[in-house]
Amino acid sequence: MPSRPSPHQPRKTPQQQRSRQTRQRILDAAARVFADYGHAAGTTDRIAEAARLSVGSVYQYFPNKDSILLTLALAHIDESAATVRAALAVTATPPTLMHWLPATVAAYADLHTRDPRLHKVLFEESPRPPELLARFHQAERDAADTVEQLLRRDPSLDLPEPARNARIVVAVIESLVHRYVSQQPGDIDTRQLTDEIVDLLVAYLHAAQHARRR
Amino acid sequence: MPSRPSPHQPRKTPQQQRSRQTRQRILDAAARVFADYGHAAGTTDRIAEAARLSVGSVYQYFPNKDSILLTLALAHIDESAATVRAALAVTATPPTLMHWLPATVAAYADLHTRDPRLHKVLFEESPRPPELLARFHQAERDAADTVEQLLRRDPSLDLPEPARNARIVVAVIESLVHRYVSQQPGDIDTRQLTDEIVDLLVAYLHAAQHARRR
DNA sequence: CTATGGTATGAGGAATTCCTCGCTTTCTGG
DNA sequence: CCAGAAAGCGAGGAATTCCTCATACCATAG
Repeated sequence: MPSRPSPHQPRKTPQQQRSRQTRQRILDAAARVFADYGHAAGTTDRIAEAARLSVGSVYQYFPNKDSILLTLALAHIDESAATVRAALAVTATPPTLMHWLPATVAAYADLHTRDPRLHKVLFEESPRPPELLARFHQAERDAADTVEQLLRRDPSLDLPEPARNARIVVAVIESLVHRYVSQQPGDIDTRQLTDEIVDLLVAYLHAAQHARRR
Repeated sequence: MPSRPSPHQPRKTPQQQRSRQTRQRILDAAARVFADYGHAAGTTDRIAEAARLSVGSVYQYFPNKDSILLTLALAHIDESAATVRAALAVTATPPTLMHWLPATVAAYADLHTRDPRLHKVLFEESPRPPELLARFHQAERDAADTVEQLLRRDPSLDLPEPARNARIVVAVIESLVHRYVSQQPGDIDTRQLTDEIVDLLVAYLHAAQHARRR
């Protein structure tokens, strides 16, 4: 038997302009379909239909259903990371807590309240391949590193363990926003959520500062 | 056509002792299977096999696959609620924060680190029917009410909005433990997680107490 | 205009899965 | 011991889903 070319090999490089647009059409359609139907019922046929393509065409751009999910999820992580990086790029010297904390929390919360249903499908319902987890953890470490620098440079703060504190700050923001997103909307608004997280973290950081005196 | 008896009607009342054991065998098997295979690949055939029964027998006890999931999830919620209630049943007067907060957080964390994989399947991967959400929210409200009473009765605390603070305390515990559970294990241990959550909440509550003076 | 290869089609094969239903085995009260 | 009820069985129907492949369209370079 002659070795046939591996199936599941999506087109390597889109050649024509049309192809790039089609790829994006598929991703947009998939986002809608997954948000509306969930992971299991978000079938490739439905995605094709929503993109006004045939299933065959979808499989020219993605080797299988999971790769579509993965592409969407990675894009979301990258977008989040960029947003957070921007919010943490404080120019003020010194960078006081209030210069960056509320803005960062608000930005992160906004990003996640935009399409809660899709977010849930991408990061809870669906299996998370190692590649996705790696990218996610990397993004979190990057954010924690930046936060640590900001904490160190704040003269009104004198933290014994800024690295640890930074990790906790990131974890708290991430998990509380996450919790808010995965609940039914309408409980509290983003603004209130932001205020509560900020209050919590400010109290925590101020207390941590006196820790060694205890 | 004669009206045939509704299908999907599990046996109303187990008559024999054997039947009650069988039902429990199915639930135990399902817990293992779901933990090992996830929601989608946790098939009824596999559950039957794990319970050393035939599929037909499984369907004598549960009308469909989802009802097995629901039963497991409700049981978990009830168990959690009972554990939290017990931890919050402080007899000491006055009930200082340190009398109940660390124990409660530790109990809740322990409960969830016991079988993280199953927990994820039950509460993240699977669709959550309204009935489940209702029970969950009720449990949270009950916990928040009890916490509020404890906060009010603590003379070293003078909180302007104990109800709001209690809700936040519950939300923080819930979401941080949840986050810890849904991550790869081995990052930090339960003890450390507990300490961090307690530090965070103690700082928050002490700061909230002075809020009105600001 | 035509040849070449990029792009699109969609019926249907292969695999899975949920659940049913006619039947058998096991139990128990009289 | 026996009759009727409870419990258990498991092949297979019906429905879905992922993905392939033989075929056809279309854009552009020469």
